[in-house]
Amino acid sequence: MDGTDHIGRGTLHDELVDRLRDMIVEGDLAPGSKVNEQSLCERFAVSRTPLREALRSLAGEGLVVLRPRRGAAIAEVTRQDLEEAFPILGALEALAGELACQKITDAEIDRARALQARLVAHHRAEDLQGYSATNAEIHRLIMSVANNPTLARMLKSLDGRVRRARYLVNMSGARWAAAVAEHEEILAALEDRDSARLGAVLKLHIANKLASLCEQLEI
Amino acid sequence: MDGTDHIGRGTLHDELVDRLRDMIVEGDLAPGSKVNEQSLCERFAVSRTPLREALRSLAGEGLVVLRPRRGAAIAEVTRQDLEEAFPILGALEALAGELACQKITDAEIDRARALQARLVAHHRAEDLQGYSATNAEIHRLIMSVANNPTLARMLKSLDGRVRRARYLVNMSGARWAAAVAEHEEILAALEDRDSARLGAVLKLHIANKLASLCEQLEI
DNA sequence: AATCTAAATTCTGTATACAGAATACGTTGT
DNA sequence: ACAACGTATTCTGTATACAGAATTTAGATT
Repeated sequence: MDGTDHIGRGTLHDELVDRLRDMIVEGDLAPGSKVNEQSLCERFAVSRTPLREALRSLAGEGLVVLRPRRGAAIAEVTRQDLEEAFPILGALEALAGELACQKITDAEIDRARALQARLVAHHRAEDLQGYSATNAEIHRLIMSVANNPTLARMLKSLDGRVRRARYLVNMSGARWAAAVAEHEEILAALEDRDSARLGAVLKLHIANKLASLCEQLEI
Repeated sequence: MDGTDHIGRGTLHDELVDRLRDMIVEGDLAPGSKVNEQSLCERFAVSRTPLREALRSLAGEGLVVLRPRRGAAIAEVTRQDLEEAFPILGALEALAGELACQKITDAEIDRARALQARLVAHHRAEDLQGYSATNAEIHRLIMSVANNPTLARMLKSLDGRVRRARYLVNMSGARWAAAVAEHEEILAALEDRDSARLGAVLKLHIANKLASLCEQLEI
């Protein structure tokens, strides 16, 4: 141990991108704060070259803002950003759902049912942690059935920006119950392989999330 | 003049991204070909640092593939890529259309009408160049009315990847006529501020583009 | 005290240097 | 002739060096 957060596997660039993204999403690097290249270099025991490349990558994901000749800053989470991102998230999730409907197998529907059961159980037990994990797994299942890596990549990038906001607030009880109900509908649409309905439900699901989030953030 | 393609304005990185993107989209850098950092550095009279940062940015846009320890290559234009990208493009353009419907002013509808008239005129005159320019302007108008910069950025990045394919083939006469007809419908939906219809038409418009493209590319 | 200006410091953008991995090449043995 | 191996070369990833822009600090002026 030498006090620094030394980095090992793969290329420094890739490792840095992952680490920094986590730090940003989890609020470790505060929105709006200026990035001091040198102190981050010391923190990770790394030179400026890979760090700067990592900042560029994160700028591509919208987590970092780069102003020429005046350095990098952590992107703010503004209401405007969220209002821009959520409809896109809705449209893309809806697309994923529609694609998934066309391709889903009976076995995968069974798996979706099992996940939904777990989701309900977590809600009953008021286990938010478990709920979130299962929720993420359901969305991952849909993405993997949709089988569109490009779509998956874009969703992941958008999701990073939004997760940051979700990290700040917990769901209200009412919102949680509603979310579970929406997930029942999502499952039903999947079982019927009803693209249009699934798309609509997912869009609504996301829109509701935004509303609840903005309310809680008071922005 | 010193034989090199020397670079001036702004930061080298930004300039390089723009130049390289154009070169890739226009086929100047062949899909699948390995990128030789050194020769590109000489070409632009630039050191490796900004060039490598530019390659990273383009990798984020999906135009370049970066394999650790074995360098960069220009991304291929595969049928699979196109089939992944087009539904996303469709969903996003549809979203842009729906947003635009909710916000468009009478003056902007007039402008759309004028552009549509020019589109038809270009088609009559068989002026593909002019047609393409006007076509792009219509899509830009919709994007600007939709007023969602995040969406605009994502569409631009996706569009770069697709434009490359379009660059390779010209529209067939039949497809061209159909495209003009679809644009009539787009205008009509805009005039009625009918979100659902505009979304549907745009989705179809994009889907047809893909079909025609794949057919012509024989992939 | 407040404002303006100028020197000093910090920070960014770019170039260059260097070590180790990947690749190309030639040699040897069969 | 061909395969396997070892060497030489090229190329990538990272560190460091340096010039000029931006920012801060200190001092001068009103």
